[in-house]
Amino acid sequence: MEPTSGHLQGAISKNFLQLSPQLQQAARYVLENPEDVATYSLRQIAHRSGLAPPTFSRLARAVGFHEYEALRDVCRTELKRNSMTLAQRAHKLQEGSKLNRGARGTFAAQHVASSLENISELYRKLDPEQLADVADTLATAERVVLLGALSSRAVLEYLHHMVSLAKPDWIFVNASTPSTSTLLADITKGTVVLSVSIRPYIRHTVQFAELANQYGAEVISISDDISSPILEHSTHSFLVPTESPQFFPSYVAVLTLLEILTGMLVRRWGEEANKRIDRVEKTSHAIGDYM
Amino acid sequence: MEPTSGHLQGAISKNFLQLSPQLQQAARYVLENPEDVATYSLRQIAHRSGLAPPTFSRLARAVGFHEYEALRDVCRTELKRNSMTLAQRAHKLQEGSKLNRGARGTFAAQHVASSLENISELYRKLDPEQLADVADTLATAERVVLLGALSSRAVLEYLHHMVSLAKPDWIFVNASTPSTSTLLADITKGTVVLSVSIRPYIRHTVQFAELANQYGAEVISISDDISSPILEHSTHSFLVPTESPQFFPSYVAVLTLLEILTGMLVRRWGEEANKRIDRVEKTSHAIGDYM
DNA sequence: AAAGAATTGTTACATATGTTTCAATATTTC
DNA sequence: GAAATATTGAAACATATGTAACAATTCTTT
Repeated sequence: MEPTSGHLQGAISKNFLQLSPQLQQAARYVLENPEDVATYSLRQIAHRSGLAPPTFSRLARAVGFHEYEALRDVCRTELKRNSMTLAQRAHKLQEGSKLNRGARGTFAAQHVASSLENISELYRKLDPEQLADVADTLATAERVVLLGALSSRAVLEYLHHMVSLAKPDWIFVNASTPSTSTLLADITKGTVVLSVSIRPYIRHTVQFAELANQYGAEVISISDDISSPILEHSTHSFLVPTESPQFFPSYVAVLTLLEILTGMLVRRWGEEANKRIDRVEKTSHAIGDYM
Repeated sequence: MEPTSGHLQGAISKNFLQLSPQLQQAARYVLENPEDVATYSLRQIAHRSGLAPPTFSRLARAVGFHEYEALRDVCRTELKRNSMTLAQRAHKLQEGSKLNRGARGTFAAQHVASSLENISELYRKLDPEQLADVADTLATAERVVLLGALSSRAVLEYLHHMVSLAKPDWIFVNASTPSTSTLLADITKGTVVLSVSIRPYIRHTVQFAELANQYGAEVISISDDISSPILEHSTHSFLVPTESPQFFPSYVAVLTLLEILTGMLVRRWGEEANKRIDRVEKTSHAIGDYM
């Protein structure tokens, strides 16, 4: 017997054997598809399960609920609870830190908590299809331009360094580089712009994205809010949570996403990339850069 | 108008700025409460959000859906996907080794999982006393040198940028800078070296730390293992987990620690730092760098 | 300042929803 | 084997739901 899933499993399995055949079938369906029960109407559930609508009304009563809506509510909360498991850990940590000894350690704990939450939420909202699309696009692009300023520039340099182990010909653009206009001239349909734009939004970054988009380049942007001005010039976009107890936004989730992208790119490039990485590593060792 | 990609944020964020105020509010609510949208009826959503029912009908159309139900369907599938992947994650933790070639999205899930683990472990092993000591040291140092190469250099540049908002006179050292020897000559007892050295360990970084240490500077290092060669030349050190399913170590925990340090420094510098940050922000706004 | 357009809330309405009623069927009991 | 009872699905019902139509309002444009 499974101890989990609180009210649902308990309420139903307790009376299960006393239920009539049809009600048992309905009960099975509810237990096996709580997400559907939570999100679809009774009649649609009836349709999907091949049972008559009143059966579910009767089931709810039979297992002790006042009405079907009450049973549905249990499914709702269960669904929410499950999808919150990761974030919960973060919340617990934050609450725990408040009870801890005074001010010492609280600071770190809060930041750690919000970092965990940011990464969890990044993952929750991440669309695997879109991610795969973007990785494909980047992997096969004939030219990639990295676009970002200030802090964003630093994390893009991080990405650039790692990717350049596998693919040496990526281009990096500092937002305030004087050669920007030169670079823009070369931007065509084969170009892909990967940009990071986190509040405060830098005008130059957005303008570059706008122009690149007009010139037919694909613009993939990583930003922190739906109101970010770069989104309307983007062909793909990721919204990454940057919540932080400090005065500045936290980039940990951004970095996580970039690391994921890097991994996907290397996998897409396959053996050739791996060989190059090996060669770089061995050369560095031979030269004595590494210890 | 583009064909709705099936993804929530993609569909909404692209048109967000074109939406009217009320529709923006509705869009925010949908993005922030997709579980509720999936499980409750339109009218109840309207009630909870304090908006008029037709607003959500209109929102759906405005972002490219044929009807509200289509938008709701996207929320449903997103919700299902989340509870699914969490179950997968749980299974993976149990099975452990047979994770190759899983479903789509597994790649991101693994990296996210290891990132969460890394940050949690960073926090578990973090000694608040030592952290406070280091923050004190850095905050009162008459000169700070940032030391790191390759990827480590990039994350230090990130730190450098943020700290320089508050304190403009921090020095940044690229490990392969030709002026290294000049810099070394200036290193005295008042100097503090903050270094990041993650596998593969760069010889130059370690050598610089060794010399700096001999010259009487404090050396604070962030590294990933007790076998790291930089540790024996360090006065303080943090060991940060960098586990990752990719071919490279993950820097998310390193970044988290640096962000924590930044926050502590700014707090220690107090009002003066805050004022400078304000001034920088306002100037940038006035110049028109920001949007 | 006036006219026009866009936005927003209210009302109205056709449809979908959850439940009750009731007849038909299956099951039990004597 | 028949009467009594329980179970089941179809139809009926009152209510809730999503959206169109309209009116009131705000925002632009001239």
